Amino acid sequence: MEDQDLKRAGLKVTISRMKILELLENSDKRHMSAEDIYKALLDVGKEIGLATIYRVLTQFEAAGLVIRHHFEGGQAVFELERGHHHDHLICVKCGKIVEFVDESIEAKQEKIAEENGFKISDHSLIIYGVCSKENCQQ
Amino acid sequence: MEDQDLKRAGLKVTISRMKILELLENSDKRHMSAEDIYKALLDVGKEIGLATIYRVLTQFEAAGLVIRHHFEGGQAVFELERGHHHDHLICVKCGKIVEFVDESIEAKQEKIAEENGFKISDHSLIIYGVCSKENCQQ
DNA sequence: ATGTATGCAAAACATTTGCACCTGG
DNA sequence: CCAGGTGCAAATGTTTTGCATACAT
Repeated sequence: MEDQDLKRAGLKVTISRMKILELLENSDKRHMSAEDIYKALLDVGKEIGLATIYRVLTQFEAAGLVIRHHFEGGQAVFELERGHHHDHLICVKCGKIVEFVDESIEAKQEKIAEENGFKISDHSLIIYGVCSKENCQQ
Repeated sequence: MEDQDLKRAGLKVTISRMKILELLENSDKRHMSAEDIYKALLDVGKEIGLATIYRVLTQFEAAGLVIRHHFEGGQAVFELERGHHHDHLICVKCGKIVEFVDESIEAKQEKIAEENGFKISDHSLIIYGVCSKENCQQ
């Protein structure tokens, strides 16, 4: 299955790419930094160089397999492209990330861009806050 | 006037801080990176070390005098806090930045956060696109 | 005077790249 | 076999820090 995605993207099916793609598909953390991935693979006994991870992620991004986000905190995080655009709600205390979609906001953005003569190529809406104690794992 | 802002923020009134604050207030570019500021000051014959600029901007941010944005492109950009929250529309071709406010989006965000048990501390909405040729200065 | 600011150079990060070696098809 | 992938170390670009010196009050 994963190898099909890779071939379709014009990428050779290598161990590194398979492992990284698998991890992104199966990890319960849907948003991972290059280093998160590096460590997670180490834990599973697969050491893949950080440089390779960055290279692979960059290729995946170009191929539309993953999305790169620049949340606060220096490191970029990557998430699997599942075909459903969504925005993010991030807990600044525990790091919890909730995905959401709101059609009225999407529509409004389109309208605002149009009013200003812009043709939207992309957008990023991130709401930072503190989640309710019950769920806040820290 | 500027020195009042500095004093109020508990910061000593120094040449560097005054010059940086003045620049942010008078520059037609409302969003500047540390390096933009460094160069702009050089042009006016004021050489202030980059390290100092970063330190000053960080203090200004802590004092609520400026806002730090992490737009795409590696460098953080800073803009003067003018008391009016707004979001950004950025041209990926020429870098033009348009500020906008939309109450319905603001309200919707509040609602979404609430529905998910989050207390909003901040949010960032950036729309990337291409502006109309007439205005696109590149 | 004295606590703070600044400049400089070095450190710290995240990310990218050059190059020799390895591997998938 | 051979184009393309990988590891490692070194380079990059941005931001931060340590320390000796300079400055504001």
